[in-house]
Amino acid sequence: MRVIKDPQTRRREIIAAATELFEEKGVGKTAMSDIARRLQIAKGLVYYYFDSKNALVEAVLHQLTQSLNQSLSEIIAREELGFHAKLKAVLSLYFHAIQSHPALLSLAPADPGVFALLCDGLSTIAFNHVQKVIQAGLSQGLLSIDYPDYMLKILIKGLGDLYIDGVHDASVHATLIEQTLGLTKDSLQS
Amino acid sequence: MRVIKDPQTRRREIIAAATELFEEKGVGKTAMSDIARRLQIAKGLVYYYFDSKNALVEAVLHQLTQSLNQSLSEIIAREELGFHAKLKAVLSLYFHAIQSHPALLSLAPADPGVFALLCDGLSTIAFNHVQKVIQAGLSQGLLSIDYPDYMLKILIKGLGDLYIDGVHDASVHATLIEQTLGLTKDSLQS
Amino acid sequence: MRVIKDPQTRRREIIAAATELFEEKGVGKTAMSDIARRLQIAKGLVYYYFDSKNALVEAVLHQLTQSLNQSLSEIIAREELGFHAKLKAVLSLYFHAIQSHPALLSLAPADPGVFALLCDGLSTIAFNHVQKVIQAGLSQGLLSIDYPDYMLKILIKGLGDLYIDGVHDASVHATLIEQTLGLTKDSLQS
Amino acid sequence: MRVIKDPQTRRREIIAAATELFEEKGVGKTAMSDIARRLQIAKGLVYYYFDSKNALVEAVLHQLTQSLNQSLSEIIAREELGFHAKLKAVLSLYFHAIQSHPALLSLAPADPGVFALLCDGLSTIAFNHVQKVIQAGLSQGLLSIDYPDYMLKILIKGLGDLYIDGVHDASVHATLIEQTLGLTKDSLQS
DNA sequence: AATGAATGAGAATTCATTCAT
DNA sequence: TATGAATGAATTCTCATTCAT
Repeated sequence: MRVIKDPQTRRREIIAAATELFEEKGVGKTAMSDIARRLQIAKGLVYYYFDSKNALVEAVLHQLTQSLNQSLSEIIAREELGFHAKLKAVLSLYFHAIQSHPALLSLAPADPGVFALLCDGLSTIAFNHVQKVIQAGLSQGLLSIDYPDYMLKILIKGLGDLYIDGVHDASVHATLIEQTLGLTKDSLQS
Repeated sequence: MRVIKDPQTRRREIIAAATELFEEKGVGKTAMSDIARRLQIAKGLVYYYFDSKNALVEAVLHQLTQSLNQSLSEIIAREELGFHAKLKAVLSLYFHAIQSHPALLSLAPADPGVFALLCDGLSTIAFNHVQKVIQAGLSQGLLSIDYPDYMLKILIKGLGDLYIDGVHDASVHATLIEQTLGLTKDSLQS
Repeated sequence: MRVIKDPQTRRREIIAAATELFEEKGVGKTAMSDIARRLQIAKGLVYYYFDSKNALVEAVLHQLTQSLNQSLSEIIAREELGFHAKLKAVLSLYFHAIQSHPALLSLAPADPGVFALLCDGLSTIAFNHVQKVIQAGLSQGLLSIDYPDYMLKILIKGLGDLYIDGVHDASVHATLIEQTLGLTKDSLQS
Repeated sequence: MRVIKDPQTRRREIIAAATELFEEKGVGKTAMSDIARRLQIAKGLVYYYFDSKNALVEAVLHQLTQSLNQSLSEIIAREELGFHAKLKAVLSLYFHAIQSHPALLSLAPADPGVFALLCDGLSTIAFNHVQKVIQAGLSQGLLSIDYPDYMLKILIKGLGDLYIDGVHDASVHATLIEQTLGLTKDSLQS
């Protein structure tokens, strides 16, 4: 019964199982023993890798945000993409990330500070990356709005929620983004 | 030690104390005994008024949403207000409501269904009321956007979050609303 | 809402409601408030008539046993009935009493001593009365068994349980009684 | 303070302690914490082995009935024993089992279904085994009664109660059994 | 005689965490 | 690195009982 694995692998497995369960039942309703049971390991082993439940929650959130961060950075770095292409790529990745973990967005952990981590995690990361794209667009005169940063924040939060609500039509999306950021009509339609 | 109060009053007191504590520590971390202790009453009395913790949570959420609903209805009913005035009044009330209970918005109860109550409560209520105003505006040709309902949802969620983040400048707000809904520039500036 | 009744009547009502509920859910699972609710009276009123739940349980049991006692006494007193007729009448009344309150027989109260009251109540009462009949029968040479008292006890408990199990055929019953008490075959067949 | 034991052992210990306490105070009056206290273990450990109080009650009853079942099967299997010997052995074992746990017979658990387990456990088990013996006796013409199954049930329940009441004289017993099952006089006297 | 709000002790159950192996 | 038995504090909920009105 005793299976010994590479510590790194085991750690990742635990984070993955925890993520699943947190999404299925919420952080509060997920017991450490649930996580152990799903992995067929002893409860004690979870504590070997994570000092406390809270530490595990944080690891889960950190991993979620960092994986988005990484993907976005990669897109930003692709020099062959123009303003509109980058904007679309970055936003769509963000929405996809949100959509993959809707439960985490609606089920907050016991510890208030931890929920902030996810919000300030996902959307701040998205904001930071999109902001770079936007600034490029501004300098090229492609946007004509006041308070572009605020509008961007509105867009990220608001459109994210629409996404979760089931509005997935890419063309509708494009229109909404164009209108919010004051882009030329149809400039995002592919 | 035994203080007897009018049931209505007592009920309200319990809801009020629960609301406070839920905001302070989150629903999950608030024990029924915490509520009793704050009111200096016996734990059993809380159960005398509410069958379960969940029932109490629901009562709290119901009271929050209904109080917003009421206020918004009153504004909508005021015939002396024009499109722009109503729009500003309704949105500002909604933002104010959100801001009063930020903790409740970020700390979901154990039962996922209950969280829906709050979301579908506050923002759906806001949406419904603002929608009426918007439709009036549309028929007067005051808005020029595609998918006004979606844009409205984006606005409500997104601007709400900005509010919580500390952006309270009314003039900035007005501009953001104008841009999102495609209103004439400065039409909301008072 | 406040209905004032004759104390005697009220007392009986409470005992009756308690009996019903004890049979439906068992003594342990029946709360004082259940009894009050069924009668549409305040919980306090139940305590006005009975000092404690235990006192009420005892009153219920006492009433059940005394009502059987009374009925049996009446039969015993009827001089026009012969040995066989009395035996049949007395036993059938006892079985009927048992059958009316099966739940009480299988659901014991919280207080151990109280259950004894019912057993020692119903079956002892039955035993005492039937014993008189038996003794008359013995002196007339109608029974031919050793340890008639023991056989009677066996009969009362054992046949009672058969009754509860659903064996109600009077003729089968008669045969079983004849065999147990060593009566002439068919002497109880009517 | 932390004593680690073989799970099997611990499980048995808990069942044993529970059985004792159930007999001493009744199932309803025995709290899970009482059981833990008697064993000097944490309450949680009882729940580690049994999902709920009900599960523990069932385990206790199951263990009681199964232990009787086993003993009776062993007797039935002994081919060297004749009809009378088997009958005596089986019944006496049953009476002994009843007598060992009188409290359990008079104190039913909260869940009515569980009480059935004990009744339908002990006496049905006894019935089933004795029935086999009886059938053998019938085919050898050793019994001369109508409805032997019913008479057997009466005997099992009724004589069981006499036992509990303190009638332990084996010779009296034998006579009562002879009379109830219509055996030849003194055929059971050893 | 009647009400029902209020009490408080205790019950079952859950779970994060520890630790001997 | 891994196990899982053991702990104990916290939590929800129940209910017999009291008492001011």
